[in-house]
Amino acid sequence: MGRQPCCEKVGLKKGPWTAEEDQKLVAFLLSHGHCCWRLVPKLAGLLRCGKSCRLRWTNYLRPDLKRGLLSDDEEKLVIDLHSQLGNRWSKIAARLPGRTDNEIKNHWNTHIRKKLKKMGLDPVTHQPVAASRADPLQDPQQDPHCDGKASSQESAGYGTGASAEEEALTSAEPKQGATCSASTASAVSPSPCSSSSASASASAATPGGADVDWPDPLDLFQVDAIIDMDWASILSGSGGGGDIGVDLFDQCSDVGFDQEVWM
DNA sequence: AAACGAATCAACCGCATGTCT
DNA sequence: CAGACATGCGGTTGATTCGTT
Repeated sequence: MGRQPCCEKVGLKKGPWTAEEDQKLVAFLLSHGHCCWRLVPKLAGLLRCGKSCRLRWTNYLRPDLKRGLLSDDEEKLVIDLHSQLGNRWSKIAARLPGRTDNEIKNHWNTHIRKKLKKMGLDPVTHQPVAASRADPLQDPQQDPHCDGKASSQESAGYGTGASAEEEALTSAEPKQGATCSASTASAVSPSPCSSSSASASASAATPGGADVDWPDPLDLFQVDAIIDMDWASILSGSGGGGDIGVDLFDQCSDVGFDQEVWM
């Protein structure tokens, strides 16, 4: 038997998120947190798969995200971490508070790689190109379409050597970025520094430029407590979620949802 | 002003990993 | 231990924006 798809793709919306969808997702996650992503779109009233919701939240809507270009310090840190960890973007992102793996990956591919090349360094090995590559014309990274294969092979190479190093790194340094990692508990932990910028950029980047009525930033600080308490009430239908909890618990029973998990 | 190519970045896809039964 | 499932991760794609001619 094959693996089940992450969601039923029939009738699900794809492509760029609208302001309305963003608003629904943010409003839902801020008031309820998330239990399992597969249920989030149903509970939030979105025609998206859970995966898509998670991605949108972690990469774009999370209130603790910084926006804008990486600072010089951040960029240096990324380069340094990349030299140690390879293409483990999530590990790198965990060290940069408010940055996402996707953002760092994009920044690496568009900016840093070029910079390193200009400096005569191989962006993969971080060694001078002459030393690491005999024939620059054969450089597979000149062709973006070959790049993926090259980098995945190379990152596999990193993978063999990086784990011990990575563990040392992880244990040695204070996890400043841990609050921004993708762990369940931290996913909705806001920081005061960036909620407004997240709101601004989210609405700015919304297709059509429509403004969104974002929640008061002060509300963001209540989310952790909400996560602890509100899923039980929403799913039992007795709490702030109102009817939605009852309806959706019924709906979700057919996907193996166990109410007791959230009680 | 229009056309074109390059650059950027949000979003998707498929696989890997972790957890539970 | 094996299978099922949910989530996370990294690579890639494609739409949009920007810069140049």
